[in-house]
Amino acid sequence: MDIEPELCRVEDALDILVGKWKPIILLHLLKNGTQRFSELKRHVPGITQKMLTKHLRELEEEDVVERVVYPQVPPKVEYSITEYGKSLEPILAAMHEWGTKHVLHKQQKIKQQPSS
Amino acid sequence: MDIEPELCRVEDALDILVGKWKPIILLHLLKNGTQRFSELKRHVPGITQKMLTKHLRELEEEDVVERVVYPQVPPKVEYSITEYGKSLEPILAAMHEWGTKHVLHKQQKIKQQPSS
DNA sequence: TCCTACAGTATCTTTTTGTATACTATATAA
DNA sequence: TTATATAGTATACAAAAAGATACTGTAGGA
Repeated sequence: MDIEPELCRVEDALDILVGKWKPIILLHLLKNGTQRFSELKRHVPGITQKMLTKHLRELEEEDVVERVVYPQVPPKVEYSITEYGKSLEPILAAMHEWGTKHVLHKQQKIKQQPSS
Repeated sequence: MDIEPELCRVEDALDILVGKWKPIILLHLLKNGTQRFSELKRHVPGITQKMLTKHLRELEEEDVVERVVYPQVPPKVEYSITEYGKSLEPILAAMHEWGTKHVLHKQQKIKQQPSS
């Protein structure tokens, strides 16, 4: 690797990705395209409206997600990944791939230490 | 991309990488190899002993970092990346690369909105 | 007339994360 | 004798993140 720890920009990516619900929100938008607020809420079980709003606002602030409001009643708001946001895909893919192996690693660890 | 959000393992990677000082600790160990506690402390400016200890313990718990204690006085404890830990490199590299571009993106954004 | 869907806010509490500071033991050096 | 380096621990505190719950306005349907 060729990252000078002093010039490390890993944090910049983490700043955007970190948040209990952000990865799954991004994955949904990447996979399913444009989604309404309520669709996201349904697809992310357990999330509260407050958290969904907060994380979407933060992702929007970073130009990773776009928010389009339709002046209707009842309201309609659509969220989608921006072109810039799509550049996060390789990171998410790398993390997912690693995570998949990590599950196996943890299972092996438990087998090796059955008495705890 | 081919990640089913329902089977998403991105969080597994984030769990390990998230923490104010974890990426820089990992980068130091990856780049400089085995390091003593005090060396790490010197190379990570601003970190307190408690945080360094805590993060190292968590990384050790995940088998990403190895801790070797020499029975000496004054104490000597060495930390190094495990083989398993090295598998995190592509993720860190992807994030660093993205972060480097992100800096430029932010600069362009500021240029476009000079009045705020 | 009351209820529901929609996309949120507002307020409060809990949990997690990080900071600050003082303290430990002991071999060695000045 | 006193100070220093080492690798921590203990305690208190502050800040950030997340959760729980109640509330808003309004068109359309039963």
